[in-house]
Amino acid sequence: MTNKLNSYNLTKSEEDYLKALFHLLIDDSKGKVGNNQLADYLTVSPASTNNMVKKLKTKGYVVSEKYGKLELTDDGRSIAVRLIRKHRLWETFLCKYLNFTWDEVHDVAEQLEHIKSQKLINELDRFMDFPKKDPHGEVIPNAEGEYSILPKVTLSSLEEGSVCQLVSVNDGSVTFLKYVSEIGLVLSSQIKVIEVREFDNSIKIEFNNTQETVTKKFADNVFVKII
Amino acid sequence: MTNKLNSYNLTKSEEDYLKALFHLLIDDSKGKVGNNQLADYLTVSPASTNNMVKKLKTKGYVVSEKYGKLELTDDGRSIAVRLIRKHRLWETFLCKYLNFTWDEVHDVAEQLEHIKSQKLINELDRFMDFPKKDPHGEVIPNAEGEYSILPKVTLSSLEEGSVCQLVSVNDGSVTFLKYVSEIGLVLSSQIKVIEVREFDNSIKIEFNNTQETVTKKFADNVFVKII
DNA sequence: TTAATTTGTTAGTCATAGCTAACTTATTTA
DNA sequence: TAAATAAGTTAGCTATGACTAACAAATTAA
Repeated sequence: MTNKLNSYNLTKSEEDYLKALFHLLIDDSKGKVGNNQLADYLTVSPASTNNMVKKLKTKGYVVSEKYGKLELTDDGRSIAVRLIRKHRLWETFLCKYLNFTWDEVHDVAEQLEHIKSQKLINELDRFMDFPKKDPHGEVIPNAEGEYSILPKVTLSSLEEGSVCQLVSVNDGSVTFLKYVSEIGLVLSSQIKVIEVREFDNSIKIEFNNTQETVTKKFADNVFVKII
Repeated sequence: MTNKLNSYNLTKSEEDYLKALFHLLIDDSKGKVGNNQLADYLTVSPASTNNMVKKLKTKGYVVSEKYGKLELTDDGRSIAVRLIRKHRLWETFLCKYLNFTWDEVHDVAEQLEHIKSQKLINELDRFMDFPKKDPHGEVIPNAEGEYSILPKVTLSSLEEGSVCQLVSVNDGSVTFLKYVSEIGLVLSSQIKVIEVREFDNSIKIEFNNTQETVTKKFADNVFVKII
């Protein structure tokens, strides 16, 4: 690991690309993350992505062969994890101290994660007494950049009759998060899968003594622990 | 006042120029703030400033005649005051909750003031119980953008024998702020002017039962209240 | 295995916001 | 008041990071 990490001279855009690539590499564990996929994730043209990837390669954060899959170097990964740490700590702060709701935090945290100050983020961490998880249930990487990636079980993968506990939710979409709160689900909610309908993969679930039918798309974004 | 203020579509640079111009218009109450003066303040070329001023004029935030002095419109002033409010609230937060020192806060607050979220700043204000002054003793504008500009008395303007209390310090220079802390001055420190040396305008002051000689340049940046 | 489609790349354009160099207008001051 | 200096402006350049359009390579399907 070089000392590039301390100099912190990346632009907001460069940081965004590295973080996006990191998320894609984790989620799509199928092996390959390509240029257009990254472009899509960032809602940016493939040409822009191609340019930026080229730049990040010369800077030593990304590795790829021409027409090949994209990968992160240790440095690149380290920067991404630090960004995720910042993002999740800010989200935690906004929810716990500034009355933000689940669905409001993301956009603001997206801005705050680019603030450059080691002291700021470590003091914020200390101020909140070193929280382990963010408001969406995601693990917060520590100051050393250690990031335990827990294997994720989606609600959609369960069989009829399973009982589980809500561990975390995908924080990518505001409308999704609003929906989750509206029907009354919170972290640690106990959920029972009543019925899986083969026709459209929708699922009838029960929690808080109420029943609700959700789509597969919804259940794909809800992560649970079987109990 | 238009509703431009709520749309908040200014770039970081545009915001920086408006804030800088606002500060210059207050400090240099001699009447005229010019293009080069603004360039100097922002350590940017006069050409860049000229471009930006042109842009801010078409956007309705700045008024000036060709080769004439620069002025802010109500909208321009309002944006500047909101930035100052954000800057000072963040500084207060950093000092009171995150163990930042006087001289460390400025750079980070300079970044944080550009975060776009009305809720964020108003909740931060509430969280800190609506502080009236920032760590350097400067007044924090309220949510309505009301900003009481107190007339400033510099330590350098006092006569021999005067006794005063430190009200605020100029927060523009890190080295200056470090110097102030190092010799032991804090807000509310009681200071007596022992001697004003005509030769180089240096001043011998007494506080906390110690004596210290400071330059005029130093005393120009220390604001006091005569008691 | 050829054709169609998807994916990746390149070239050239645009806006923002900086710069230098050259020039014009204003203001001093000799 | 004329020359010197300061202040303001313009033209033209640079880098970043978007974009579209055109093209090349790789993959999939017929």
